Amino acid sequence: MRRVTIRDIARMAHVSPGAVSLALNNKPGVSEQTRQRIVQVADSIGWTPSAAAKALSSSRASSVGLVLARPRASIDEEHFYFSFICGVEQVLNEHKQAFLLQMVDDVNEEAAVYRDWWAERRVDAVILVDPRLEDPRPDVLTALGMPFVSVGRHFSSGSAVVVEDSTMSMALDHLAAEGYTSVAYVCGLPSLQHTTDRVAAFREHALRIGMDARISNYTNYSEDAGAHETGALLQSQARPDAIIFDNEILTIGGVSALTRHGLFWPDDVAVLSLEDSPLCRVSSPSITALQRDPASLGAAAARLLLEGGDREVVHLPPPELKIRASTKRAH
Amino acid sequence: MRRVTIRDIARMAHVSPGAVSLALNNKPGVSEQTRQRIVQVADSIGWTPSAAAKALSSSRASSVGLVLARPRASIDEEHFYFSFICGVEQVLNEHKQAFLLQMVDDVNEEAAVYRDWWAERRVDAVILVDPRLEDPRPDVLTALGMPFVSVGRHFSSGSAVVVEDSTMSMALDHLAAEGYTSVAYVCGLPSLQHTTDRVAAFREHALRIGMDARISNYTNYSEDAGAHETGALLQSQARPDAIIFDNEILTIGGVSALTRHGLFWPDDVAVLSLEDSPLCRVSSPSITALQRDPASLGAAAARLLLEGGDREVVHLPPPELKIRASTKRAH
DNA sequence: CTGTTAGCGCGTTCAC
DNA sequence: GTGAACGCGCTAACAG
Repeated sequence: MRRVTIRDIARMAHVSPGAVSLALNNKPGVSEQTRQRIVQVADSIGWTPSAAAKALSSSRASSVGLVLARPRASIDEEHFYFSFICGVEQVLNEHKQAFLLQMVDDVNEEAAVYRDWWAERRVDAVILVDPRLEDPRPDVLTALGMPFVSVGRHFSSGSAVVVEDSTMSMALDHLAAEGYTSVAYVCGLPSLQHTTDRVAAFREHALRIGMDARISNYTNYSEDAGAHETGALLQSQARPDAIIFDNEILTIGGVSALTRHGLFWPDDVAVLSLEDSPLCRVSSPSITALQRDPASLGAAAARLLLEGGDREVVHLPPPELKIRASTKRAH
Repeated sequence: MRRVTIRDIARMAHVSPGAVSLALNNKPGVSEQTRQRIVQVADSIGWTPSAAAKALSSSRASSVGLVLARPRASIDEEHFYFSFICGVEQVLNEHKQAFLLQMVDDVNEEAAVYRDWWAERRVDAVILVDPRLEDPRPDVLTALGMPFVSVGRHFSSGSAVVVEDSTMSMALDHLAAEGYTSVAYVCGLPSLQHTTDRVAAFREHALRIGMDARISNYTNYSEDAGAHETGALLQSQARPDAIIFDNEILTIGGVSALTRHGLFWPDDVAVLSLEDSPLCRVSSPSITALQRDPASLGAAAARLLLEGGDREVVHLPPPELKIRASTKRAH
């Protein structure tokens, strides 16, 4: 059975195809009466415009893309992405935009996907996540003329959603207030902007408030790496009395290392996760964690993309530190 | 700057647009020499076909869709979906198919999305998840003529990926072997096929092996529901000595209820989760769980969709029961 | 103001 | 190998 087209409607309503187009898009050029009749007919046969034809004639795909550039196994573990996607998707729905998702191994492939998407006119814009230190992507997008919103950093082009990041000072202040004096930070990938930002903030603020500070080797966010770095910290001459983990998986690796070493939190070592999760809540003792809201972040990015200006920056309030048992030592 | 089209290439290679199309698609009708020249030119200017035009002329969108029909907050919590998506996406990538994702509140909206997608020619096929008892979706898809693969159940139309589900017997046999005699099952939504399947399997097998069996009220998979149902079980006259939870979130609610009641696992009550997670692994005592592989499931579904036949059924091996401390009582 | 006609966008295909 | 028409909706130019 053939597709129902504008021509069919035109025939049924005894007008020309052009008139149907005008009527259905609420554009002037047809009388109210005719418009009604046309809309009536269109509804009765359940007509919906072909996205392909629309995209072709209007050069708009009515869809937004997101590319995640990380090894798949590690993407899978990052629940952050999924929440983020849920937020993005919700706003796109409201605007009747489709959502394209693709996963690739690194930023170069990511840039290649952008090129393809743009050449194929598959998307109208993209959301850029995981800003990098030397980030090739904004330039690629700018060269293509492809609109984008970046998340976590404002590049010299495009719009951006950034979060006030007082994370590190909040965490360190809290630990200091609880009487901890020597803190270590198990961090993530050095290629990611947010890692170097946090490492710098960690160093600086610890120095400012007079805490002993140590930073682990960079990790790839795997559980093994978390366990390994934690083990190294525990065996060092001056063992820290508090450890901050960059995300949920590192925290998991870390606490299992603690358990293996026969250490307990918060009494032997305080544990603080920079990403909250059910695990942090129900672990016993429960684990103090930074409660970000990835879905809101995604929603804000999508909203900025669809409703915002050209080079606009949206600031989101800082996340909340959920203080739990793991950082409350009996004084 | 204008898009580069086939006409441009034709002009540059001194042939007609039709010849370019034939050449670039490796179809007969042009000499090898000409083909080479055309491909050469196309590469040199970095030409990529417009997906819109291709979709319009070929009636193929080169993309596959997935709709998740659940309240967003609850989707967000189900890590299963994200892993599943990772698997799907990987296979789609290999086949150069785009991936469209949409989330809606219920199956009716889901059916509406299918209608729209099909009318708009946005996707060539979809993957159907969460089979329901009275499921309107297969009929809708069949009426539309939209190809699909369903996951978890083979409907009277479409292809399907199903998993050998010996889950319940495995779980119950294990508990019985460990000496537990009275087991309860905290289950999910009654509208989902897999809930009723599991409930039936639970009842049957418990009867067969002579275990006391009890089933909770249906839950919506929320943590609160898990805690509430667990509380109810614990306060009943004949307290079960083992509880099976349908997924990760229910397990979390359940163990927090246990803790609140001052009960310990496995000594007071055995705990078994039908979905594995980092939490199950690092919880102490660790929790016995069914280790499914959502990514493989997604990959299998995508593969069947793209490479499989018309009404084909693929069977996947049963998941593994990871036996941990939570079901090993000191005898 | 109401409506029609022609032609575009871009790749594909079929008759010649 | 070519030219022309097609798929489907949009829109500029035009006629009543």
